[in-house]
Amino acid sequence: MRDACSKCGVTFTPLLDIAFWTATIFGSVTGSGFGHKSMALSTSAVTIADIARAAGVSVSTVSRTLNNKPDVAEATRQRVQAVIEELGFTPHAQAQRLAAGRSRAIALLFPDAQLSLMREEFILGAAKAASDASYTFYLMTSSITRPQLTALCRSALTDGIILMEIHLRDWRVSYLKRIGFPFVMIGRCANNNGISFIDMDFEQGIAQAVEHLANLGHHKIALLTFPDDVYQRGYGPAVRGRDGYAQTCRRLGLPAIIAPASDTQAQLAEATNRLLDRHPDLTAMISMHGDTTIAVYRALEGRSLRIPEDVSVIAFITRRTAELFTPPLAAIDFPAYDFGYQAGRMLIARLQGANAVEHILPPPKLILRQSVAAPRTLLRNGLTIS
Amino acid sequence: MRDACSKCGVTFTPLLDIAFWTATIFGSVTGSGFGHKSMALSTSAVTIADIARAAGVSVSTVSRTLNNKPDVAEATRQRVQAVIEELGFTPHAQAQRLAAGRSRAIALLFPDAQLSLMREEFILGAAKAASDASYTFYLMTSSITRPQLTALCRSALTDGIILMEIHLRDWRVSYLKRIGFPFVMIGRCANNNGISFIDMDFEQGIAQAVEHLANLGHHKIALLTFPDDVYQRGYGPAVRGRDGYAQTCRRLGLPAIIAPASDTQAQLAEATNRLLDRHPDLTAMISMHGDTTIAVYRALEGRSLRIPEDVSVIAFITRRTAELFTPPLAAIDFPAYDFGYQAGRMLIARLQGANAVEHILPPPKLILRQSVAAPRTLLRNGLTIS
DNA sequence: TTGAAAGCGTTACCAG
DNA sequence: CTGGTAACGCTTTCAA
Repeated sequence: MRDACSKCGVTFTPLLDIAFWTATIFGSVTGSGFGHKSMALSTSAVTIADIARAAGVSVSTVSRTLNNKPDVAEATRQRVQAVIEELGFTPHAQAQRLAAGRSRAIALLFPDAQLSLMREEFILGAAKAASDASYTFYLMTSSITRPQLTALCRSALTDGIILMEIHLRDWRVSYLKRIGFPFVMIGRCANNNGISFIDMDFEQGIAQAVEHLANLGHHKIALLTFPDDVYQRGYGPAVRGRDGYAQTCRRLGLPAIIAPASDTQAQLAEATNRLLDRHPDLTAMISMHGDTTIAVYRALEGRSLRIPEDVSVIAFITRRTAELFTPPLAAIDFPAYDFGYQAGRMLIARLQGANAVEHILPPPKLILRQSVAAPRTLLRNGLTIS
Repeated sequence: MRDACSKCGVTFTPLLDIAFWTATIFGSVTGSGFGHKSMALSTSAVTIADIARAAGVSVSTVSRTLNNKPDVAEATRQRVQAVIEELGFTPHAQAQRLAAGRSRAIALLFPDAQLSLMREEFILGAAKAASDASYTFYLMTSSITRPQLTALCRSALTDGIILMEIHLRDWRVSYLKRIGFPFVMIGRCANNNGISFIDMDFEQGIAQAVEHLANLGHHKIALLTFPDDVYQRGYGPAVRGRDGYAQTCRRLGLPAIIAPASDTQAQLAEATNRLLDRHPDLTAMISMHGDTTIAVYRALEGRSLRIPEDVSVIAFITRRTAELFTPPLAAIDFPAYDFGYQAGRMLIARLQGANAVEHILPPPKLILRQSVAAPRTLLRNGLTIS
């Protein structure tokens, strides 16, 4: 056993009362030893040297065959292939990567922070893009520090990086750009020269939502957005969402009512209540939060306000999540899976030599569901509300 | 540019109408060349040889320092450390892994199939376990074939594997066991000798749910479960859920009413309707499905049946999802994140030399929420229902 | 079209 | 405690 094994004394914080659950059965494991080194060796027994020997050719030739190089005689290729099949050879990716200087892997830096919207779907989308291109996919969840990012780039574990939770001025972006390490963003900076990204068009999305509500006759439309410090720090969605909202309100001659709150149910409920205390005549709310928007529903329920009869609600959210709400939540559709997929696709294209910079800013799509209606005052003219 | 780059002609199926979104800006990229090889080289400029030279020691000594080996003089260690800092050295993980014969990485095999419950949270949990132990985390999403699994094991990309969607007899399990490749399961087989797992106790969970409902006075309690072919194929949750249900019903003298349906809203809605056509006197339903259980809500709504007054509903679902339902969905809590975390933790413990086999089967916890009540007939005696 | 040999950047063994 | 050196398994010149 190596020294590193015994010494990296990682301690695991037990979640819940798992200690009680565990029925641990002591005993020996499957036949072959589980020592690290021995494991690695036993697993990857047959190498290209073995193939070469068995096929009566050199390792170079085997390597060429493996990589479909043109300069190998058809007869030779077939013989080598046959031996490969027969011996069940499969390449040692680690060695390939070291020798080739490429990893055929991409990494998604997925921040812990509570900022994000619809986070998980990004992962699956990006992973799918990787697997579609026969790339391996790394997921790194811990929020990354400057030295860690440096280490990641030099580690050669990945050929490129997908960045999320982008700020208008983002140190990660500056750094990667400076050292010339390939990356793409889900989100975008203030200046995106030479960097590919896919981002939600929050300004446009909010504009659509506000306009739609205004057309229905709503006059007091509030925005539930991120806390002030997040805005100050230049978090893209926070800045673009709030600014877009303010601008649209100005354009339409509506009051801008902004309620900052962090992305937890407790905070959102409190913000909602405060909002209604101050603005009892509020008839619509737009939430930049994701599934936590359920807290808005509950807060309204708690005040015996009905959706959409008394208050209309719109959020930025995925279809799958929006449909779990009752009434189903009208939304600026957030196609997180597709965003992840596109980001992965762009990055890999770049790694494969494409030199076009892609800026993808899909036109936001407002999906109307039953959480939106004309305000009550108008309805009263035509309809009877209990 | 390598041949592989130009030849692996991957085609990307465009999602949605992204072609229209794209505002592609052609032009050159950041300063440094984006060619693969040159990239790798420029990124990882300084090696331990450079450190050795600058510090006036051998590479072995640098390596020892790096790995915190005991056999290096304190003075030397400090000098080497200083040089490392100064030159900003960071190890080339690829090379480390090849030389060490270990990857310090784990992989989660995440099936595409639609069988799964609460899938995404598993990923984040497992990824967290990896990052807590300074392991890298691979996510592989494509459903894996036999040769692909072989390739993965031999690739040396990962030291161990987390398997999901386990069947009672699972070829992946047999294979990995046979070749002695380290792995753990989220789920379990019929025979789990020598294999660590964490699994939901579906029998117990269902038993709890049925008993609770029976105690409330429900007599006709249906189970919405997986399709027959999934059951036949021996998918763990399908088999254990259905069998556990049947057994509990027998024990309590209740009729077993089983409605198979695949995990889509359409199928579930149809199954619910069929169920109610045949059993108009049904007063409770237990769903083995996850967020798609919303279709049950909608189907009941469509028949003007109220939850929980007319029909009680219980599902296997995560807290976060259950709370989005209205009324909030009572559930056998599915702590998917914790399951992922525990699986990762167990696997890494094993890789680090622990030789205890862990079988974790947490006692299921029924979390009551407003989707459950006594059946109407009983309520009538005491309460007035509109 | 093929083979020999020099890496790729580390680790780990073996002398000293 | 330290240095030399052989791996690790593969890719990639360079000659033949």
